[in-house]
Amino acid sequence: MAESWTSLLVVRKPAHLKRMLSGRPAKALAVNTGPRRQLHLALHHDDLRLTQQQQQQRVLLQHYRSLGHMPFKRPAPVPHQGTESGGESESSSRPPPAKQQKTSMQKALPDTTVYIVQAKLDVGGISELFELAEHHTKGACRNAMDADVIITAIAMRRRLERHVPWDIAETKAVVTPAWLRDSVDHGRALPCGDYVAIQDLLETTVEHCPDCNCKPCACSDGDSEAATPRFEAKQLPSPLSSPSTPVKQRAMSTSTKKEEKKPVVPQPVPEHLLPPDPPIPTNLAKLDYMSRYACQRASPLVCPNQALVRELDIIRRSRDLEGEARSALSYERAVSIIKAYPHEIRSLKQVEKLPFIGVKITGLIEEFLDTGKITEAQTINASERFQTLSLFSSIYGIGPSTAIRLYNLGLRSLNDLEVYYGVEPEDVALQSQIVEVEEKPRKPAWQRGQHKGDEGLGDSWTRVALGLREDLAKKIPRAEVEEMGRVVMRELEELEPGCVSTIVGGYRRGKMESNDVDIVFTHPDPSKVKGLCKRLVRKLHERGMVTHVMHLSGFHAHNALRTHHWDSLEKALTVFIMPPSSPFHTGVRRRLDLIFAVPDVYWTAVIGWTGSIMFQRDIRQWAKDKHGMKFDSSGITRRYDSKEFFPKTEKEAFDLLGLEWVEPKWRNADL
DNA sequence: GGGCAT
DNA sequence: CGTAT
DNA sequence: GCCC
Repeated sequence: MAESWTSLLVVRKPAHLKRMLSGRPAKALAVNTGPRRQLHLALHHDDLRLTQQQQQQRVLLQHYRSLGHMPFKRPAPVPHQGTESGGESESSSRPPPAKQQKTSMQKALPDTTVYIVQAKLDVGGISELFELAEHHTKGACRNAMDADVIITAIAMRRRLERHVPWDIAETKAVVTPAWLRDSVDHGRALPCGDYVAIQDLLETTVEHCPDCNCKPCACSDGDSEAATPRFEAKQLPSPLSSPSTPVKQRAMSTSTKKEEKKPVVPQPVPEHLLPPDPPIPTNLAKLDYMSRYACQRASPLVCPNQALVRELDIIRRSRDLEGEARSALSYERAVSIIKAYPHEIRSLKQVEKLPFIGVKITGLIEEFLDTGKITEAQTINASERFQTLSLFSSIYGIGPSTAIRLYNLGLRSLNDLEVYYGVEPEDVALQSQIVEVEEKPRKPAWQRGQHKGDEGLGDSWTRVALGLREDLAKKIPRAEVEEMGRVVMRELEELEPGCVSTIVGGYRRGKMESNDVDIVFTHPDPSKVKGLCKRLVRKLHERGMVTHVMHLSGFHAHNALRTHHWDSLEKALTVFIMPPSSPFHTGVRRRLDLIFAVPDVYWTAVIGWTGSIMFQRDIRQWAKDKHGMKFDSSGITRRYDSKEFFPKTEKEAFDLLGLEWVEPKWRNADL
């Protein structure tokens, strides 16, 4: 069963697609990299993040001003204050707050049984509540029906109904966690009306409250804390966990829910798997915008020469689509070095000394300085060929090579593609529901690809991708990215409590909108990781949240030559849809990438998946050039003796490579 | 003319 | 070749 | 396309 599930769900990319058209792989379509797939009309929403970005730029600019550009002038250390703009991106689950039991002689609620809805609570909150329940009530029960009081952080009816049937909820007092805390503090049950979790349940909550039966409303008992959940207030440094992690920013708290075993006392997550508590600031004075390595430069999300880099990026994309990967790389490097240049470029002299700006690109910049545009870029951008190739390769699974072949066949529009790939009108109508992507019955390998006749038409992979294109082209707001993280984390917590995660990708670098969501997971216990990716994907699929699995990897497909930690990464590339119970439900499907790493390689995975692409390339280049190391998201290896390194934190990985620490928000080395 | 991340 | 950063 |  489980296995057939996989083959049912996973859309395999048919190898025969590539032979579909003119079988010959034109010249050197060298190794192409990253997803150059951008819709030609993709909007840039940079304006939306101007304030944030401008702020970053100002800091950078100030810094470089203070350097005075004079090689000998030592900079006055820039008061690098937190350029933190609001939403920090770390999303690890926080450790459970150090628990402590109130030394109470007597239970505050000796006759009350509570049911704790774990959803929307983080592990810390959950363990705290279970502690309180254990020590101050009759106990926590595993079934809402058996409880007198239901405790939940959920505020919405629809959401609660996912965990407690409404008709049961109506026979209980349904209150916020603060009720339990405050009741414990006061040594008795407080009026539930003041703590009702869901407004619709106010009456029944009051009615079933185990308080002293004094009518609720007016008697506020003069406790002002009611509304404010105060986790820290109840914590003392735990003897167990290291110097108390003050749970001040419990970032993206991972709501949890699990089979309610009674003493839910999750193991504290080791400190080093969590983001550093005060975050480590970037020492901009040690970075150098002239460096040949993007990992030594500070690259903001939006730079002072954004208009110029956008022009250059058009040419870059064109080179990529045309199969000129090396040329494209040069433009990418040019864009990258300009991204880190902290001034508005007003004269050619400023760029002449920058690396990666050679004869050709200098000429283009000159034109841009003179006229405010680059004719070649404009011409490319206006050309039907470029627009069509861009459109085609915006479809998942269609890269430059396929796009060109389709173009050469005379196809020009999405409709052409749909006709070509045999998308039926009714398929399009099906889009909003969960589409089981059944793999087209495949002939055995020896029968496949013998003749070209059976390919092309009706390729299931591309058909599906075509159907998804519209949704996947939409950007994802930060808030929704975070919600996706919470939702996924909640499911994972049920599956395997105690996991840690970081939302990586552009989100972590501070982008206001993302094209997809990438999450890296680990578990303090390495033995818990194996197979987790598949299990989570299966669960999300059963719950209707994952509608497609584009790729699912276990791991052993590595080099036969000695290996160690190579089965240390599991990865799923999926399509996700927000469950209807979420306030963020829009019905728009999103690309979601899940990466599971054993703890040893968690931080290298986080670094790798945080990007940006150019930043990663240059870290790898740097590791090779300067240290003879191979760096990738599943580990760091010394080349001459294959010794492996397992940095315990993200910063340690930088240290290991002799690199200055660069915060994610300064890693935007790509456009 | 080789190298360009893995 | 296409995907991920 | 740029660097060594």
